Amino acid sequence: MTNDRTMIAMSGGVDSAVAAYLASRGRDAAGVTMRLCFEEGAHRAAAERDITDAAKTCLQLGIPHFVAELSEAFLQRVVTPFIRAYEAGETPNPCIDCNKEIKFGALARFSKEHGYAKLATGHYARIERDANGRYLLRRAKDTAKDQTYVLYTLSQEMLADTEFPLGDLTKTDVRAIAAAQGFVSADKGDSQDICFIPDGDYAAFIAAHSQTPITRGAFLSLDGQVLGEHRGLIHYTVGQRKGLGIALGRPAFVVRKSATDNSVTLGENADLFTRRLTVKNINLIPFDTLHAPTMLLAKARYRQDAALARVEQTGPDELTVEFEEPQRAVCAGQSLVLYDRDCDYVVGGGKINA
RNA sequence: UGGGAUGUCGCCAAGCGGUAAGGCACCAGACUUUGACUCUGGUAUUCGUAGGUUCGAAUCCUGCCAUCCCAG
Repeated sequence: MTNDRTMIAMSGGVDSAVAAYLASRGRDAAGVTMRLCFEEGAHRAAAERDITDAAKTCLQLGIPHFVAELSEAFLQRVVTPFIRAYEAGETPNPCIDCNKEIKFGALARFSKEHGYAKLATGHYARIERDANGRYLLRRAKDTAKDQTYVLYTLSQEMLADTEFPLGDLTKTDVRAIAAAQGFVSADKGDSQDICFIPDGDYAAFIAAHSQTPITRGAFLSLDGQVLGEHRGLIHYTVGQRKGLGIALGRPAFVVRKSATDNSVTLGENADLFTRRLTVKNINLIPFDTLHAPTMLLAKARYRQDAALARVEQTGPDELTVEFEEPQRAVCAGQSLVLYDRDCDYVVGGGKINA
């Protein structure tokens, strides 16, 4: 049943257009764009425009274009958990869930159902196989654009049927190809912010979709003094400084959030450092189990240099990580991603526990 | 009502006769397929108020207003 037919996930942006161009050359390929509109509004118009852009590019490439209606799945597997996590006082990363559940889950299944065994995307990352046939996830050649952090959840089965045509290209290369091919998306800016919250106001989005009302609460000092009133837990994340609206004479940072008493504890930058943490929902890539404590490089957030840490598997679905140097503002809900000592291959990762 | 103290940007706060520091907050950019952090830039023609002295005052003098504290 293995075949070489490939479906390319196209967002309507420049990266996936180039990925489609590269992956479709000399092969039986098709483009596919997900429709993730779970509600009406300005969002829908922009989404339809992106679908149209992707369709135009496919027309230009001479390949069919599909639209995968995944709105319901997206709402259930990504958006709702995102809201729930915030309500629980965590800081989720919806892109991680989306990749696992939607792009490499529901969309990959859509692709197979239509007879395309493989799914290609415009991610900056590389897939390789080791001597045992195990699939490995390797950082992109363009390390500045590397996206392996948001791909650590991919299973062996997912990696086996995935291609990343941009893995060996730089963003500059990609833009040059797009311009040379005259893709409609050639001069589109890089995507940013949460895709389902176009205006970037995630707090307003949560407030509008939450089952429970967003209530004001107390800003506390580390020793329990009430410093002021906060606008609701969802507006803050650990490490945050801006938008607190409170003047203490020196920079104040969110040190802790508690859904239990709806409080936000403030402190100084120095109060934000953590050395040890545990993660759940783990996925390991070069092997199924980490048999012995190992020194690896770890990132507790997307935009952060990987830091040396001792990693030990302390349960079927738990890793305990102890950094050599304490890390700033580690927050529950974000993902910890592990890399080998050369920071070249992804070893795995998991979600940070509270 | 006596006595004392203080009134400078949203908050804190320099200044003490020579033409408004700084910090926090806030705003705008940069960075960024999460939330943050970070970086860069911006923000008081005006110093409670009304007069006076002076070439010149937020800085000196006077009245008034406001707030706080101690008495009652």
